[in-house]
Amino acid sequence: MLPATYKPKTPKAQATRQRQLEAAEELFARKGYFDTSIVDITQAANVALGTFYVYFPSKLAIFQELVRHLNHELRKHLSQALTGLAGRAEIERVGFHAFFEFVTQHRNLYQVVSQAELVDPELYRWYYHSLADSYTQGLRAAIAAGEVKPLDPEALAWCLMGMAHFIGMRWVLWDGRDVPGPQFATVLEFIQGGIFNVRKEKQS
Amino acid sequence: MLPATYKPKTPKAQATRQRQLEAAEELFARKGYFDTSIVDITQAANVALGTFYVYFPSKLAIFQELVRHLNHELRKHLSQALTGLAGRAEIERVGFHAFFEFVTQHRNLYQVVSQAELVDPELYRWYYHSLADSYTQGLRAAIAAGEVKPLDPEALAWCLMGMAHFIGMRWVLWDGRDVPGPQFATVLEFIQGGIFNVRKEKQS
DNA sequence: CATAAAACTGAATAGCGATTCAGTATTCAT
DNA sequence: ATGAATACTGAATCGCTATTCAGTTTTATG
Repeated sequence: MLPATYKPKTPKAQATRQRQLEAAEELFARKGYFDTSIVDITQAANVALGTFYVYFPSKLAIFQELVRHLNHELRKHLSQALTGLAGRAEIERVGFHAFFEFVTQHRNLYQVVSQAELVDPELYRWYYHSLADSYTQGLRAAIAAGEVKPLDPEALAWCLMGMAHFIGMRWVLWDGRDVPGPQFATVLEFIQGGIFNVRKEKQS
Repeated sequence: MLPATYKPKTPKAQATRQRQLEAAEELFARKGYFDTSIVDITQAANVALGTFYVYFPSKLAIFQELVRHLNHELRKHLSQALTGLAGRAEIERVGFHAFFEFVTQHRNLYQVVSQAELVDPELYRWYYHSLADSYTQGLRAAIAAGEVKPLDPEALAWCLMGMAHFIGMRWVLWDGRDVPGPQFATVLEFIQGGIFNVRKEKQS
């Protein structure tokens, strides 16, 4: 196994570990991975330098844990938002909304993930491939059901992830607000016309 | 003005400067900005350490020059590919093709740009905003002409850039090949249905 | 050639920062 | 209490690297 990050055996230790994760998340987001030192992290977490290595084998390890954690949280958030939904159109609409909501609520973590492209490229690829795989499966089923046009589901998944990422980056991360109504509506219209088969009219 | 990068006064000096730019491009792409030292760059360019500072005021400066250069080259490549084209649909089709072609031919440079997100966030934003502005203008005109649905042109521009980036990343950068035919066709179909107004049938 | 401008050199500076480790403090079970 | 387990400490190590600078070499010109 990897020199796995250690498992605290006490609530107190658990809290100490958690404080360092939170400090790292905030610092990595604000100053970037390479401009954040272990000392920065331990000071922000109110522990001594050496304590860091009680819980994490390396600077890279705490970074990786944050990325894996975000991946897990995002999947959870999305699957919770989507349970019980029927049509693929509804899934896309609610899914995009849930995604932007998630980015808004986890701005810091989301900024940490983007840094993986440079900090740990393999982890970055894993992050997106893992999301793309789920997405592709859902789309493939929707194509089989005749809801979605018979296009390549994997390419569609990456298109949709790219849209979501860029829109979230532009408005949520950079402008620091929710995706404004007109822009969000535009995204949905784009998707609606772009991937779905034409069905019974419902125009107003 | 910025401590602008110096202007060589001799063909020989020009070549020395160029060699360092090329070495930096290759090293940044392969090992990343932070794992590449000035010594690495000068050795790869066959010059002494001190020579670096004859031409560039800092490590960040050579990085920024590469990013600005790529931005310029990409715009040139696209505008050349698009001159003379009439319909917006054709522009998108040819534009996406030209973009993927460009990424294929400038893999290294393109990977350098992504690193700007962490190395120089402001430059990263400038890079995409500058592209988005042009894109938005073109779409706005196409909307005014009734070619494109009356959606928010800026949101459309960022959606399209996101798609292009993610498809290029997934197939060209990561798989190291051209975007395969079916995936490329899927992207075009997505765009076709998603942003264009319906016109005369032409189904096979 | 002579000599000044332009290129180039690489040792020295200066400082940072990830990781280690030998030890101290705290907690808990008995 | 007390000894063992757990948690915590921070000075010291070790290596690395951006940048400077006092000079040497090359080139261009007349």
